[in-house]
Amino acid sequence: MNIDKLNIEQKQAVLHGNAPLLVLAGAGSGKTTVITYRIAQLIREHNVWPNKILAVTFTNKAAKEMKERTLKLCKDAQSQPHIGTFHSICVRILREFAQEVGLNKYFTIYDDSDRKQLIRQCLKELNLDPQVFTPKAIAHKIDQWKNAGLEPKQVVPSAFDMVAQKALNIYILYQKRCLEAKAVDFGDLLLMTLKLLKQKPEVLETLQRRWHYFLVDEYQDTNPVQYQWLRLLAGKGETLTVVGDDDQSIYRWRGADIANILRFEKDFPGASTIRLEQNYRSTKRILAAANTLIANNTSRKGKTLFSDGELGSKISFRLFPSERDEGEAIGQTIAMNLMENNAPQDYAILYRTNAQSRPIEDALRRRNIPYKIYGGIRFYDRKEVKDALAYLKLLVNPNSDVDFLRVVNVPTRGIGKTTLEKVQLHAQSNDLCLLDAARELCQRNDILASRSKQQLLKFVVLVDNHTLRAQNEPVTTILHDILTVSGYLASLEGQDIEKVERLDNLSELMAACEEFEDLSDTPSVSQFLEEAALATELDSDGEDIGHVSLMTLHTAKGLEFTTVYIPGLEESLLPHSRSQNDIAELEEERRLCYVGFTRAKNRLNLSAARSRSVFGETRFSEISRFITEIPDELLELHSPQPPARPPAASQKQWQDAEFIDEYQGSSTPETNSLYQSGQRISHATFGEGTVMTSQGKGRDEKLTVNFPNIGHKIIVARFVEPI
DNA sequence: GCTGTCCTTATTTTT
DNA sequence: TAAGGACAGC
Repeated sequence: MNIDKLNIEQKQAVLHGNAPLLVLAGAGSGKTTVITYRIAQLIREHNVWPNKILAVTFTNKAAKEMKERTLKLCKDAQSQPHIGTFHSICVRILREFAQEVGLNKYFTIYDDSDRKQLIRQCLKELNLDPQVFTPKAIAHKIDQWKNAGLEPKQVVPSAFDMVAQKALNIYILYQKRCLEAKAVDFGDLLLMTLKLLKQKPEVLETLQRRWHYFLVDEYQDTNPVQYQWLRLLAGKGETLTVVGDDDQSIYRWRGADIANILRFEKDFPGASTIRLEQNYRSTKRILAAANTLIANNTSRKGKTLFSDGELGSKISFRLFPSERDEGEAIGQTIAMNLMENNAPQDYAILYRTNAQSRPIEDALRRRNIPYKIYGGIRFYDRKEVKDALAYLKLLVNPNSDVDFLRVVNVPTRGIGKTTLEKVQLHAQSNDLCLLDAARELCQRNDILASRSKQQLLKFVVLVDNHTLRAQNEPVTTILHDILTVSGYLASLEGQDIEKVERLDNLSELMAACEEFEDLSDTPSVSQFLEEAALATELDSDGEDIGHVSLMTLHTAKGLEFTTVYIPGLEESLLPHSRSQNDIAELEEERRLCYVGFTRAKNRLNLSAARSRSVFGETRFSEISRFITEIPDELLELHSPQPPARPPAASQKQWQDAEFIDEYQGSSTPETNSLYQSGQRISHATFGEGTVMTSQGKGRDEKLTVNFPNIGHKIIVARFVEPI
């Protein structure tokens, strides 16, 4: 560990003594280095027992990286620090103290689709119309409450808000059903742990004795529950270090509260703040653009990134007639670059919404450019994988009704609606889980038809047999056997692509299972399920080679690429139309854009499309205000001559006829206009500026001009002078 | 129990 | 537009 390699601020952060510390770590400023060095410093220089240190991250990937890098620095230590995500640490705490909160240590973790299923059942039970109270909206509402730290009994809905009152009723029932099923959702993992710490002083004490030093990564993304959790554990924060970047807070909509980082010094008196502003990733021009962009936000601590590196090339901005042209152009330039022996993995295309990937994908595929889309359906969300896991979950936790319902008739074994209704009724009136209710009914002759009974019994026996074995035998064996004995694998035999694909995915699952067994010290079924429940796509690394990456701006946080494309810089997309009426949300969009800019090492290519089909209809948008916020001299505007803009009334018609004819397949500029984008002009009132677009011809020609410090103006061409 | 059809939904999704 | 899920009818 050579601390001399660090810059002054990094060193300060590493060496900081026992007082609350906020490290404002700009993008690419070596934040993980600081955290890991600080951990190593505590261990090696201050003789802190490694296992007295708790480091918390948001993603498995970050946790993994931190573990690896810490291990490298402290190979000889007798123990290792506790490093994990908020959720995984909470799972561990909850398993340890499960009975204190009405669970047992084998509780199940429900994912989003499990939750929706359960909500659907609750709606049925409460006789509520799922069209009025959509499971999605209810799930979101419940999430919001949980993120805010509110249990059902703490929610006080406004007397006038009928929807919230109904939602609360659902929340109450939902929570009851979760507890009966010995299941928790992601929100519960945090909230129940908090409740545990609040209500059981002896537990809090145990944990406070366990950990003395606390380090938190991505602090700007903490929600109120995580904040309270930290406060309880870390007390006055003498040994608390949080690292984060308020400018990269982009998860407000998931309950993250940027205020946590903004008021850190107030929350923890005596706190120091260290800014890491030296960037080791991007060129000076990219940083300058990012800096000026983010300076437009008001809710921030203030930070300006700088670099010792190259000036770099200008940031390119191109405007295209349609998203198809935009995609083609991106494909074209990447193809050209690849021909010059550049590597595909150096390129990333980052967009605001997943829907934008389509035309880009088409363009890449047409040119045989290898690409990978991140953030599609998670592997563990695939139907067949979820089915397989549901079997396992049922073996570990027979109370999990959602899992029972998921697989009781998969593959079909003749257990129909009527049978299930009887089982559910029996379960409800006798306060049993579905599996137990089914078992009971199978021992009686009065309720079930004999044929159904036979089938149901088969299922119960299948589960029971494997439940016993699951306690002693390897996960892989259990998984393989239950999929075989249940007939699941057999049901996927055949030629059609879908079946083959599903079978492939199950093979992959079994491979993942084996790998888990090889790596884990405690390879139990429940451990495997826990990893599966908390896993995300980005966690699996090693395959990030040989392809262009496509992902949303959100997904890109924390990554870096030599060349970055950000398409769709339009008002309505970035900033998104749903964020335009709220300053806080608009600022979050700007941060999102900032995150995108700062992913780029050498080249940043921005673009926009005049027209885009949204839900099947063509829509037109203006160029994003974020483009106007970038200083002119940093931008290189080389767009094909943009099309003349039609009178609003006939927009649709024009799009269909003239526009298509004139521009399809051709990027040759239309020459009747006097001005082209990129041209410098001067105006009597606004001074000098750069033409962004030109619309109309002759006396009617109108220009969109970007004036430094003034912004975007539409001006009749007759009133400007070229310079 | 399966199939076809209708209907819904479309911002972002660290766990 | 287009894809996926729910549900009705065979």
